[in-house]
Amino acid sequence: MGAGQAVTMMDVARAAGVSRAAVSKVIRDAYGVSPEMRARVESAIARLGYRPSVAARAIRGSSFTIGFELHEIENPALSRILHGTVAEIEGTGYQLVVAPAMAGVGESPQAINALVDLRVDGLVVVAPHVPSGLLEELALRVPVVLLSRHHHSENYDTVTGDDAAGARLVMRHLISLGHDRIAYLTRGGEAAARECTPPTVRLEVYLHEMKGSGRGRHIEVVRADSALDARRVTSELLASAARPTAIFAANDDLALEALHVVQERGLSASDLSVVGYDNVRLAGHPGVSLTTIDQSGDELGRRAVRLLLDRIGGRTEARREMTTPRLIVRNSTGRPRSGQR
Amino acid sequence: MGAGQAVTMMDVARAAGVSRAAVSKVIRDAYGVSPEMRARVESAIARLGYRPSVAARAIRGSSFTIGFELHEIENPALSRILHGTVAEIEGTGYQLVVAPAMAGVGESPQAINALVDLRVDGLVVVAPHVPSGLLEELALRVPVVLLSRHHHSENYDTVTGDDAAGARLVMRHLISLGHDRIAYLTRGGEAAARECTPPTVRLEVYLHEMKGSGRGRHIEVVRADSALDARRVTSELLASAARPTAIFAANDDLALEALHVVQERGLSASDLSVVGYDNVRLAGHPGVSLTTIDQSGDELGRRAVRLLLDRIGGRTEARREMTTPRLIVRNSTGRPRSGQR
DNA sequence: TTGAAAGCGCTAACAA
DNA sequence: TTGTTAGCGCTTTCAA
Repeated sequence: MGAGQAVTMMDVARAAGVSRAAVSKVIRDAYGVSPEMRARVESAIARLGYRPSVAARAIRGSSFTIGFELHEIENPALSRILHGTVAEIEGTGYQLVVAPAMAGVGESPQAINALVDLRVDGLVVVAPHVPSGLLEELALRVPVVLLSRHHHSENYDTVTGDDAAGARLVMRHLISLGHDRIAYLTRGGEAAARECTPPTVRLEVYLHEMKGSGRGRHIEVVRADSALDARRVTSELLASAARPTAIFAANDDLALEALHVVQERGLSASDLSVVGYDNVRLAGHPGVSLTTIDQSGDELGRRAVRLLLDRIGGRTEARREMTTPRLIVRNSTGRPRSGQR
Repeated sequence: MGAGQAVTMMDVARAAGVSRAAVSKVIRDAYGVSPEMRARVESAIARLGYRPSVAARAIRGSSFTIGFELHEIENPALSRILHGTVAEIEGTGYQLVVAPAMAGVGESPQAINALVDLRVDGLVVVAPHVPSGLLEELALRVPVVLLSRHHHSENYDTVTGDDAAGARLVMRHLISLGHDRIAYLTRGGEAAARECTPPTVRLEVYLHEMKGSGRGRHIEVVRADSALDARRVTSELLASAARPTAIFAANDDLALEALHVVQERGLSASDLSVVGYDNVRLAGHPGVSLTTIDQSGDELGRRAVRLLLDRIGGRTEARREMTTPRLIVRNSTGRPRSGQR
């Protein structure tokens, strides 16, 4: 307090007339403290406004800190997951710390390392493209739960949405409306291809459902690197000979850009239906009204925390969990104009 | 590595055949290391994959860590500030750690304390309602920069948007369009009243401009506690006898809810014009098209970092900075129907 | 039940 | 330029 001097465990011990070890035991709720001693120590702690140094604790024992790797700061789907994480961690005695990184490949490892350097007691990883090797090695040192990748490992836990089921909901919705020429819009690059990321799983279901329903020749997969690029690609799609009547976007961000083009040109869902994925908050705004899948982002975060605390508590066998997706039908989808099929 | 055993400075020293102090000097870029020794040490560091423990460093010297207090995880205006912060910190050798808290009064201090417990070297505070006393005391221990409050202190720096100028832009825009009955929509509670928060400053300008332009009798200030509440309040406004023709919302989140009602009822900007504040990404979507003020949230974050690093570097006199707001006119505002004035 | 004492991984005086 | 050494605030055996 006051002049920038932090009050230390030693100060508390002196004020309470006990040893530092006693104070340590009290703050850790450890075995072997008499009620009187506990009372004396706790009153001294309160009186002096003592706060244990996380740094000093981390060096020997636990930091009572859970790390969250955040690679896309302005992605509302991730914000929602983070929200659930914070909510679930509330009151557990652990503190969440988030390490943000600039978007871009190769940045997530940096954020993850930053958290490891802090000696967090557990780690929530949301980045889809962290090298598996890094993850495995990481999981040997600290409990890890991976969101947003359908990967199983002996060493860490996994919780994801059921992307296959969700994508099937989307496809069947569009098909039931009468759409034949359905395009799939996803992020650029093919780095993700082998990694069982959600966009990849959704893509596979798209392909499977298109073929399985006799629409194989209408398959069209387009990729965009940025918001601007997504709009450009959508425009091209609208100008193409085999102009699609519907777009299944890998996520709401992309879907919103596609919808941007539709609305900008005064088109309607009959001209081009758009479906997204994640149910970000603005999808429900009447000016947007985007049909999408809700996979309970906050529930993903909550489960991640539960799994992590479980592991910190001693579990060793790996677990794998999924949330159930729900289709939210809004105005961005509708029947194609007749004859348009 | 491997079996969960971290490689320590001692390991590096042994591998390089030098003392721990030498390793310490190398990683801190401290004075007095020969090129050969530096090379030997650096190669050993690379070979062993050594990473210094932030915890151990923090206990003696610096943690090379900047803390960011985030009280509203899903607030896109704050995400934008955070984005700027991360961008500016990139490459400085410091790492940003974010402590999120559940929304709600009294939660920001918890996040701030968590960061102090981590022994961060500097602290970015964005919460508008942190008690001034806490802030002053905090600033004695660690460099602090406060965003989003027009408060000056000897002990910490401040960077904000120029809310008075921004609010004036809004009011003059609405007045020039011909609006007389302009309401001000802001967050619930009056706790903020004395704290010079942005919504309060904007409110004062609203009042001043209304009175100054002879519209004093049309002053109407309404408050909402939640998104749902904002819609309810807007509906009430539309049903009231002195129904306003325009709403100036304290931020885009509130403005979007007001717009929600307008669009839901099939009304237009001539029936009820809406202006927000912050220029969140979705304000530019054609389905929303919200007139708003851009105060360069990322620039706020960037400046905060610069001020903080400055202070860490030794500056002691307090500084105060502002960004310049720009009015972005979109479709949510227009002239009121004639006779409606 | 309590406390003394030996570290944890690192930094920073200071000596060599 | 280098290494020795004494801590930093805390945890954790191990005796008392």
